[in-house]
Amino acid sequence: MVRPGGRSARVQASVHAAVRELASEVGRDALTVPMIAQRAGVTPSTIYRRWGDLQELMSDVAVERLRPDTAPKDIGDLASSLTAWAEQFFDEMASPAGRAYIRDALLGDPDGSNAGRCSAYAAEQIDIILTRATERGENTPDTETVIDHVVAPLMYRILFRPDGLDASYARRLVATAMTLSRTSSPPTA
Amino acid sequence: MVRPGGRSARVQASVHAAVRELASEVGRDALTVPMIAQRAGVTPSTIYRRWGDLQELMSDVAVERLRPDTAPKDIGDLASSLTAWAEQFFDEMASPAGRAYIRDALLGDPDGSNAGRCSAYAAEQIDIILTRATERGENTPDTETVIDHVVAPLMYRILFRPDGLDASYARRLVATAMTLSRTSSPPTA
DNA sequence: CAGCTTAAAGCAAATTTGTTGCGTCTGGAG
DNA sequence: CTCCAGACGCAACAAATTTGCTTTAAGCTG
Repeated sequence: MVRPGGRSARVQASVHAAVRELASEVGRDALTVPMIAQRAGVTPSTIYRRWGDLQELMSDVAVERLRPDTAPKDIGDLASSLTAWAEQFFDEMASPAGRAYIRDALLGDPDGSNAGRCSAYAAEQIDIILTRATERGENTPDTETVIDHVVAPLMYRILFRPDGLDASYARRLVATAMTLSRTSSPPTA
Repeated sequence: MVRPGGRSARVQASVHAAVRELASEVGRDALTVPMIAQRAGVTPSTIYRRWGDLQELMSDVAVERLRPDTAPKDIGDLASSLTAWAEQFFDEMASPAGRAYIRDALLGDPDGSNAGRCSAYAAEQIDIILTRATERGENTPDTETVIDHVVAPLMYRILFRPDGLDASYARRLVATAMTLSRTSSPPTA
């Protein structure tokens, strides 16, 4: 268990900061554990003991940066709100930086908990949008349906086929998902 | 450029074989470059120079193992064929071994070409199934539609939310995708 | 088919990274 | 206030990675 306060927390913050600084200075691929340790004012063995290796540390940092900082904007209707959110999600995730974070988050993640957290972030944002629409009396698809038919295709193509993507693709996915509002049978989870 | 035959080819084959053998003997996570080099009868520097690092080598091997070895079975109609294929795809990919291969394929892949190859394998299989159905006069969805609404959700959940998945989820995705046969607007690619 | 060219492999030294045992420090509980 | 446990620092050690140079052999070319 990581202690919540005091020195442990300071070390954690300073290591994370060192990663962010160095990543922007020398590039993500040039990072090494000893380099990060020195910048953070910490010995390498501290990092190895606490995070295991560079990948797990990067995964930890990546999840932090993928956390949404604000609730999605409330535009009028569901179709507009979801489209706007999907476009923004696409822009963030499909950028070189976003792709690197996604890869890092998936990479150093032995038990899948970091990846699960990323997915939960998206689910929360979608939930907010759908709840607002439901309160307005709109007919809405299930959160899981939006994940399956909007988020998943975006992530799949970002990860497996990064070429020829643009925001119009995100819009099309939302339009298709909207047609599934009534007929869909949501998955198990 | 990698020379197509002779010694280069022998080294490549022997290194790949060494990876497969050792992975089943000591476990994937215990592999190291020097260990693989010794088993393959090669010096470590050969592997470093040719593949860069362990991740890229593992990615290379993983793509080999993710390549389908046979054309999908031809059952009667489109719905059955696609469902059968999706179930098999799900079983292979969601297994611990399959998940490990997917991760490896994505991880050591600086330019995304290995991931693209994996995606192309699935697209080929789907194409075969859809072409057969079209020749039978059936109304079929687009290949890209099947990728977006069947393959992508499966991969997304395997990567980001591995819990609570089963084959019935794959069946449900196929059923939903079939309803998109006429109305879908396929994505750019 | 003999000679030439050059990519790729071998070898070994040097460097860098990762591991581990042990003593010290510091939150936080009692 | 005192004690305990977990986390950190330090340093020696072990392992992996990089690199300059040499050697081998694939595939042309004449």
